[in-house]
Amino acid sequence: MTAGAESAPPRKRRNPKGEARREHILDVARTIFSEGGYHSASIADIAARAGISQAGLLHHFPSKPEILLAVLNARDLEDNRKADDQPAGVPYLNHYIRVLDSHASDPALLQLNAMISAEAIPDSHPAHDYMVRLYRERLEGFTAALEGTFDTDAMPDGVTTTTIARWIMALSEGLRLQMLYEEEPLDRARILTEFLQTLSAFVVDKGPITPDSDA
Amino acid sequence: MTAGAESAPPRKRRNPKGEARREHILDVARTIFSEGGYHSASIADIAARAGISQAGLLHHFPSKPEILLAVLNARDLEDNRKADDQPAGVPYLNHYIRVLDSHASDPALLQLNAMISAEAIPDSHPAHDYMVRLYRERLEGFTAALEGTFDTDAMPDGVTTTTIARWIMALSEGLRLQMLYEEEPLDRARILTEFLQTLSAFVVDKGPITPDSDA
DNA sequence: ATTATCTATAGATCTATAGATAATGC
DNA sequence: ATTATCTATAGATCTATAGATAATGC
Repeated sequence: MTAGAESAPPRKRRNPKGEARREHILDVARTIFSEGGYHSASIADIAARAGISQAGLLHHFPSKPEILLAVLNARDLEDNRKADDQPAGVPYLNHYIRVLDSHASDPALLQLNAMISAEAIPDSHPAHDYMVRLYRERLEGFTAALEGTFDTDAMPDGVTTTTIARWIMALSEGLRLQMLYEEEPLDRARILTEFLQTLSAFVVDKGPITPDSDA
Repeated sequence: MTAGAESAPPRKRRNPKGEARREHILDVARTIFSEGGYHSASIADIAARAGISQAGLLHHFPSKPEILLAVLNARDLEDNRKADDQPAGVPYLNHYIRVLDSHASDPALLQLNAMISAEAIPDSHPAHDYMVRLYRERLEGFTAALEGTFDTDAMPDGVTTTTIARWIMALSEGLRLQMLYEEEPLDRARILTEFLQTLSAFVVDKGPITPDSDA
């Protein structure tokens, strides 16, 4: 479930001061990657905005790819702190929508995720393997959590729980792009909720899809 | 409807030889942008693979942003050649699905569209305005074409034709990312069709959603 | 006269390393 | 002894321009 986290290297012993600096660099790097993606970011820029020399930065992260991977793994940790011991079925969906909604207040995170998702498509991108794993695990996680929740026999031929998982994942990412290209705020969580409610005729256990419940 | 096409500059007179070279450069540029996006592409690389010097290339397109915009506008022309005089309602959906399906055989186009969609989110990206217009016009076009096709009164509160248009657009783009991150081919058109068929209970005119019909 | 093309190059970045100095931790 | 940090810099790219030469079109 935790894409990339298992590859965390054996931590070196670190200074409290260095540790704090490291965290700060990651913060700044995340902001800069979110502003223009990986390729258009420069180590010099990250260093300058973090208030350290370029060589100083490279002492903490030996190369530019390492910086990106550290940013992604940090994000991962955050996400998984929230995502542990989730329920399945409709409560899972409600939980998911709430998480999506909470991201609306963090445009930098939205933009980072959107940009890296596309930028990492080529094999050569440093986050490529990370993203491949993330997509696979997310799809598997969704499918497992929703297995048996929808009456797929009553749905059009060919539809499986995996199909529904794909719909939800695709909608989330597609609506994110729409949000980011529009001036007025777009309530992505609401639009996704409306979609899921439209499917409620096919929900087996008939729990209501309303993210405000079972919190 | 034709994002960017109205800004086509008054064409200079051109040599047949130059014209052919220009087209060839655009072809190569499209390939290279599709491989790694705009930022990681270099003029030198495009020139080399097009068999021309860098300065020779810059005679045809005065700067890197101009190259990208020319690639996008060329793509636009292609798309609109197909997209003219489309029907509305369910036939429109069937037509749309067929177009989507036809793209499956052109991975470079898929990857170009996916990468530029995300890369152009920041205001500073040369294709930003182009993409903003494209998203707006696409949403308006979809909404107009589908107005009255779905019985939104029978759907969850808040759902409008625009909501449905957003679902379809988002699904298309989200599924494209899934395709590009997976090894085995993913039939995006089929998954989208299954989604639309699931909504068929709400279709007013009851035309069947099957892309193979009314071709 | 305009278009197409080239070589050469200026000037800006960008990644990463070398090598030195200061501070910290056992 | 290790960690944190700096200045200086090598070496690679990258965009775009200057200025010249050849070919094409009225």
